[in-house]
Amino acid sequence: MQPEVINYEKLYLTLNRFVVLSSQQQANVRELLKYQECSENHLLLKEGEIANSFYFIVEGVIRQYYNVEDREITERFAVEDDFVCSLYSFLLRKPSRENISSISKCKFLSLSYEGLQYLYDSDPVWNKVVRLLMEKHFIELEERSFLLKAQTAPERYDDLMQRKPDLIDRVKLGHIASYLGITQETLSRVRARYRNRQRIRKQSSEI
Amino acid sequence: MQPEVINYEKLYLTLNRFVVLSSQQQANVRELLKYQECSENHLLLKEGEIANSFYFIVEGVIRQYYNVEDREITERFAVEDDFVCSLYSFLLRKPSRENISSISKCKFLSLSYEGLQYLYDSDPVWNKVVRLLMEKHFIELEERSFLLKAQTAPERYDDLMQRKPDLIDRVKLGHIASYLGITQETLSRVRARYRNRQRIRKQSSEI
DNA sequence: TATCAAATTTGATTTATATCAAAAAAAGTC
DNA sequence: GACTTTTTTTGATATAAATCAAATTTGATA
Repeated sequence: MQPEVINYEKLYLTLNRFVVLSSQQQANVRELLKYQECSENHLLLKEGEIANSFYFIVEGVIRQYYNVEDREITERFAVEDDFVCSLYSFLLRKPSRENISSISKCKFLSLSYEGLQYLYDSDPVWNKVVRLLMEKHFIELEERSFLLKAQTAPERYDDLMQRKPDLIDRVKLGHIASYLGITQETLSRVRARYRNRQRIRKQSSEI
Repeated sequence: MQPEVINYEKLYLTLNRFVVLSSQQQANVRELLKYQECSENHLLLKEGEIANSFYFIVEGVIRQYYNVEDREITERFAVEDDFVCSLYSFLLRKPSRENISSISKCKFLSLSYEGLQYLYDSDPVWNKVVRLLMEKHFIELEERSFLLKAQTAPERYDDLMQRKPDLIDRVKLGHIASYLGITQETLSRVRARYRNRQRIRKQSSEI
């Protein structure tokens, strides 16, 4: 089987939304990137390990989660065009407390810690790129942790359905429940009520 | 009354923990900083406004909070040497959904949005400084939102007591409760149990 | 398509926390 | 130091969600 031609365009398009990169700068990252694939349920990072890769997802769904006592807490889902990394571990060079795992077959590009440091040293533009990336990341996290405090379980489910309706089909229920901060059983009940509301709404609009 | 001599040293010390700045670079920020004071219960930013200042706290305690329905959700407390900003509003140039208010008499230095853009344009070091600042900020937020999901109310209180024991004396109970994601009544009860445990521990160690 | 395993839903019960209301304590103020 | 206001605590009850357990449904595989 021929090795697939690696498609860097998705990454460049994503990075260009932050900073317009010259072709030389694009070539500089490309040198440092490693293309990887994995199947479903592959652990990219296990708690206790020090994260050494910053990933860009070309294809697939990834989950970041913590093990707490006997349950899992899903911190984030990431899909195509998202960046994934255990930042705590990667930045502080300490053992990770979270796991990163593939939910589907995945293709991604990875940049090592050393690779990133090399970029920082070689061209100040990378500080800007990562600054902007971090800012976006921060705002997303803030948004999420706000919703978790401000909303009830059904509201959080509604909100997720509005914003990422496709996630429900790509991720199993237990993971979504732990992402929303509730148990699977509760989410299942919330969903049942949600479906009823949808049905009633549909019926009354058909009269 | 003579204007107080403005003490920039606290800021420089804090920034130097990220990047060592030349005296020229230090002078460059100083030019752009505005020294401000305010009394207790002063609103530095009101929801609906666009945040135009990035603050460094020289003295005092600041609270960032959301109004949700009829209650308040405290997002963060900031004290001396911390930076404060409604990043969502400041970065996206959109109306803020959070409020920033002083809990005590405060002294701070503020940098305007335009001032920061000027710094970015004048010297790439500022991209690095803010990148590192954002990274630290992100990790703190992640930590906090993890604890909120992983722990029960008493555990969260214990944890806060461990990490910021002085906060309890500087901030009123209702604010801490909303920071921990519980009601004031629940926190009061949690505290009562906590005090009992401490007392019992003390007694048995005295035998 | 029959069989098995995994995922989801439903049911009964328990538990932690919210809510509402009032009392007690602490902090200002005249 | 008495009086008022604010903050915290305590009590009784209600409620949302967790837990434990079982029943369905869905999906994969032979």
